[in-house]
Amino acid sequence: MSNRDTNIRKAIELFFFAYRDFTGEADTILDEYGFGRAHHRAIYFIGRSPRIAVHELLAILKITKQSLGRVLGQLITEGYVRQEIDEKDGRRRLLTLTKFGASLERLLTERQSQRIEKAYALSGKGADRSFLKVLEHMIDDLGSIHPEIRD
Amino acid sequence: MSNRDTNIRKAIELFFFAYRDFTGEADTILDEYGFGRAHHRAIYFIGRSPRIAVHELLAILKITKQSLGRVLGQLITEGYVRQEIDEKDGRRRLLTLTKFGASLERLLTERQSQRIEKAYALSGKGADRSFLKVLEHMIDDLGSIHPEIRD
DNA sequence: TATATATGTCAGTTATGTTGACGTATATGC
DNA sequence: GCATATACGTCAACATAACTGACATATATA
Repeated sequence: MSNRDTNIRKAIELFFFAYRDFTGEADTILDEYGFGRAHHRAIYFIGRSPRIAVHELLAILKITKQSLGRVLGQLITEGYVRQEIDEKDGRRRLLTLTKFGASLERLLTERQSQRIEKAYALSGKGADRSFLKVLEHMIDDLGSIHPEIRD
Repeated sequence: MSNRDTNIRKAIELFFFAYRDFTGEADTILDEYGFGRAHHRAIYFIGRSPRIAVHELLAILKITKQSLGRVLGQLITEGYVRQEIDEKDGRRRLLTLTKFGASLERLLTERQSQRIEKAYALSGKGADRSFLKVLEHMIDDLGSIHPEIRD
């Protein structure tokens, strides 16, 4: 196998293992709450953009409303997410984390943040910027992602 | 929100979107074969390590033998993977890709390789090394991963 | 010979996604 | 104001890929 192949294979594999460990830690915590990764995604993006509309969340997650409906229903019923009607557009339901939701979100995000910061610290100067750049260029349509992420 | 938080959140999100797009392209191809991401993982790691034993594959994938059994069964029945008994240890079944399996593996890996190389090319000098370094430091137990990956 | 290891299989469950159909409320364009 | 589009919700059926638990068999090793 060529050197190029070996090197790219290393990237493919590290990407797989890193993503697994990155999500695995959160998965363990979520388990104690009876939630899964789908709940995490919802909590995360609602936390990032309070008063986000359901259709906006669907566009980010790229899943069907039926799939989201199930997890959102649980999160609302169990008091982690609050829903309100948009005053400007009565069709929209705006989603916000409750106190409990925000607390869980912080717990999960804090762990993942620490993992990233640890990796940055061990990877030398400028590695953080390079890491983000490579990830950005691996994404098909960066423009379609919520504004805040586009620098 | 602090600058640190915003920056780390960007990493969390880009990691999520990049991984989704990275796997999504392969998922589409696999669909045409009636396979899923689980089949891809098996094909990939068998392709990387021909004559790998089932228990070694299980250790890499960290799934149960029942889960692997299903996808492996399909791959063998449909002629993508070949199984042989280890001469040195008759309990072991060694797994190798057939001609068809190797062809599918190349198709999938080639797409992912191109995505990574494109991202490298757009990310400036040294970004590739930094990218790998950060990923490595995000992994819990790098040592447990198959030897070849440890440089 | 006893025990550990490697593999396979059967059965039932869970999480997360899908499609398709249908209903309702609200907004918008002509 | 009426037709159409958008936003949301819900019911039902289904698919994939993971899980646990139980049990069986063959082979290796102490």
